[in-house]
Order: sequence, then structure tokens, then C-alpha cells
Amino acid sequence: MPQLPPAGSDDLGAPDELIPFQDEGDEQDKGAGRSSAHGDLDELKSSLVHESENRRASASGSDSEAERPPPQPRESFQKPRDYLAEVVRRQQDGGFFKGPPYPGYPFLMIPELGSPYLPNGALSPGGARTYLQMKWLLLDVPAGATLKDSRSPSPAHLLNKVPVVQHAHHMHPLTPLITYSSDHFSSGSPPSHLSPEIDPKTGIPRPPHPSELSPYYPLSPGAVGQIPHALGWLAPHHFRQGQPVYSILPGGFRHPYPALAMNASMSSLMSSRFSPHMVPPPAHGLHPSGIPHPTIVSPIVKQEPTQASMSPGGNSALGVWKSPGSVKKEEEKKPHIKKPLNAFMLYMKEMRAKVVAECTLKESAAINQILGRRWHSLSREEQAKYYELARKERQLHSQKREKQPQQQIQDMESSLASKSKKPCVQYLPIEKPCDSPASSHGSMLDLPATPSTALASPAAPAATHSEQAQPLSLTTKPEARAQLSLHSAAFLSSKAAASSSSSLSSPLPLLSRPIPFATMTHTALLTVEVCINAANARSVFPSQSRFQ
DNA sequence: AACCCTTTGAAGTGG
DNA sequence: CCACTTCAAAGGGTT
Repeated sequence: MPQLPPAGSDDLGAPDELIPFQDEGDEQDKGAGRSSAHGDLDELKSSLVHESENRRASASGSDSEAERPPPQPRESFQKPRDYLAEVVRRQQDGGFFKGPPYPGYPFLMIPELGSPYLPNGALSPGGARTYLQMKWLLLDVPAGATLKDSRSPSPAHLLNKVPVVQHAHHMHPLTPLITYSSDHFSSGSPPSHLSPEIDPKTGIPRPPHPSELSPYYPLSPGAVGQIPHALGWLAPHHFRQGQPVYSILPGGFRHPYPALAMNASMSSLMSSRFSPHMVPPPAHGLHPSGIPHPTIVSPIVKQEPTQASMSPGGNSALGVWKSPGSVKKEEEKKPHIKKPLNAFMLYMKEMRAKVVAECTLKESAAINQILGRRWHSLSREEQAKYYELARKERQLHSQKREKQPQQQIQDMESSLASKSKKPCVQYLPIEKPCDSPASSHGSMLDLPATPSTALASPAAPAATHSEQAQPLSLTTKPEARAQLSLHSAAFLSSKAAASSSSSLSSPLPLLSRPIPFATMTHTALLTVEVCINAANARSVFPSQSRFQ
């Protein structure tokens, strides 16, 4: 459980996650990188099929050049759809550029220097390492100098100047690509890799795979090849104070469906009401955070039959055989204490309505993507609030669970007494008396002695090891963390730039040197981007939201 | 109606 | 100990 260090702790920036970057990216993307991936849906479909076939072939032994060898733990897509999404993403971005990793970092990079790209379009690993090294050096920058503060002044004045309506009628779908990529990659390097990965369903640019991130970490001009990369492969995100570091690559991003008219609500997203901090005022009469606490105030005894009945920790654990029907009834009686909401869930509950209002989106999946990115864009202080709330939730949950078993015991005893009184010990180990509803499954009936209970013990406010170690959502699921929507803000920035290109001089060339990213409202950009892409996806994939 | 999708984090389980 | 799985919320979309 993430636990904030005590106030005044100077360790906020310390536990940055180490991401085991792999050099697999280059090879992996060779196949995908070849395809131009110009957003042609048909081509994409056929390619998708092709890749799927290749994958099957690969699985059967033949190692397709377009496919990666199986033993890639980090590359394991747990679900078929993940793979499909990945395929789509590769098709769309060429599998290379994964977007400018981090928004809000005060130092923007510049890729034209020294062409970090290898002839095949891949980025020199050394370059990436060098840059990462630089970022570590930048860790010493005081928190006050970071984006969090600088971004506070809303850059709405900038955003509002940006014509957000794409020129759908005049622009070729590849216009952004042509406009920017050609200019800045005159060497002819395929611009396809400059595109962010796009979720096939929502159209939301998805975070890149960790293995694909490193090559695109911007290079500091003077740093290339100069600094050894002792820390080179460290996770690039959350380098400082929880503020993701984004950068904008020249050449921008090619959105597969750029010629999308932004609707009114989207335009409104550009307005200044979009505060990066977005910490909504506390709702009235609710939790300090404004988040209602259903599990606390009004514990809903929501029955989830399938889940409950499947739980090995239920009555079956007592060794008392019951007919499916009776088991079901028993389960129905058993109040289900929902899991406590974690920090992100709390954040979601709080921010969902706002995102829905700002976006015309209603699909929770898309909204959750937005929220996920916003979550990562939050400063640690902001996230800390939710982590603290989550910690309290868990405490309360544990307390409820402490009470629950006793109640369960009473109910069960009375129930058994009124029934057959069949000795439950019949099927139980001697040392496991039937009056203990504790489940090996760690069900809601766990007795107080469980680690979680101890962990959440009010008497022990000191954070557990895991709490202390968890740097605000940075420790688990490396690959997922690495996705971190690194590129989203920068992508959006470039997108905004692209949008403004028709009436304003393209800002992208200006990005060839560091600029204060504080001029952009990161969160706003994120949401705009996601909204746009989600809308695009729907318009482009009206009935093809799922590649299944 | 049931499930899927999508996110992050906590917790449980199995090797 | 680590990797993996499940489940919390949400609601439109899909089957």
C-alpha cells in the first residue's frame, strides 16, 4: 500500500521505478516499422490479419520476421485483444516512436541533433541512455522548479488561440505527417514511427510498451554519446516529484485520423476551465475528498453470486457439503464487503463526472483511459491525497472484516443449530475447527490476523514496507507503469500544434530547442487529445470498435 | 441479462 | 519472493 512518507519527507522523488528496458524494441519493430501504416484502415485490417497469422505461425514454430520470438516476458500480452491492440498500434506508429514521453517536463528535447535514429529508423540505444542519464541529473532540480508550479498558470490563452477544428476538407489524412515529419525528417526516415499508438477501439493513443519507449526518449543535444549510461535504462517516467516527463519531438505525431472536426465540447476543452490540478472542490457532506464512501457509510450488500459462489473460501471451506442451491442461498445471505477502493478508484469516482462533462464521451473505457492518464499527470502531492484516502478505506475495510467473521460465526452457528447440526469437523483437519470462517482464499471472511488487517491497523499508522516502498503508483506492473501514457501530452501538444498549423506558424520547429513546457496545460492537453482520438475512433471505426 | 471494455492499485494465490 | 489473477467503479457497447 502506497503510503506517503511523513510530511517533510524528502524522499518523494526517490523511489522512481526501474524499468527493465529491453533492447528488443529495435528488432521487434523492424517488421512493423516497414509498413508505412498510413492509417489506411483496409491496409491495417489486412496487416492485422497478416500479423495474426504470423503470430500463429510463430507459435507453431516458424519464426516470422514480423513476429517476435515468444520468450519475451515483457511482451506477453495476456489477452488476445491486447495483442491485437498491439498489432494495430504497431501498424499505426510503425512500432517505433512511442511518443514523446512526458509532458510537463521543463526540458524539451530535440531530436534533430545528431539524428539519434539509426538508418533503419530505430533510435540509438546509446542515445536514449544518454538522455536518461541526463534526466537523472535533472532530478536534482528542486521540486519548485518543476512543472507542477509552472504549469499552474493556465495556458488557456495559448490554447484558445489554437484553432482546434481540423481542416477536414482540405487536409489529407496524412497532412500532419507531411507537414511536419517531412520537414524535419527530410532524410526520408519513415514518419510512421512518429505516431503514437492508437487504441483500436477508442482511438486513444496508448502508452507504448516499455521496450519501445526507450528509443524515443529525447536526447539532450550535448549529451549524446558523452555521458555513460550507468542509469541509462532506468525508468524514464516519474523522474521527478511524480511529474511525468514529457517531451515533444519535432515532426510531431501523425494521427491516423487527423481530419477530424472537433465538436463544441471538445473545443470547450481548450478553455481555461481545464486546470491541470483539477482537484475538484470537495463535495458537500461527503468524504473530505468529496468521495462518497459506500462501503463505509452505507455498505451495500451487493450480491455477486458467481464470484461468491466460486470462492473457495466460502462455506465450502468449512467442509460442509451443501447442495448448489443451498450454497447459493448461503452465499446470498453472506454480505459481500466490497474491496476498498484504491487511490485510483477514488480518483476516478471523483473525476469521472468532470471528464464526462468535458468530453462528450460516455464510454467508461475511454473515460478511464483519460483518467488513467490524468492520474499519472498528477503530482505526487495530488496523488498522495488519494493514497491517503485509500489507506483509510482499507483501514475501514479491515475493521469491517474484523467484525464480519464474528457475525458470520454467529449466523452460521445459529443456522447450523437450526438445521441438521451435521458436524462440520467431519471434513476438516483437526486443527481447523469449523467455527473459523477464515478462508484460505483470503475472502472477506478472513480473520483479523491477516496481514491486511495488521497492515491497516489504526494503531499502526506507520506505513508498511509496501506502503513506504510504493512511490505512488510506481512500483507494480513495470510494463504498465512504463506505458504511463508517456507520450500523450506531447502528442497532444503536437496535435494542437498541428491543428494550429493552418493559421499559425507551425510551432513544432520551435521545439527543436528546449522550451518551457509550462506553457501548456498538460492535463487539458491530455483530455483534449483523448477526446479527439476517442471521437475519431468512433467515427472511423463505427462498428469496428473491437478487433476480435 | 450478462458480459466486455478500460484504468490503477490492493490483495490473494500458486509455484 | 515473484508472477499472476481478481476485483474494486463506471456505463456504454456488445453478445
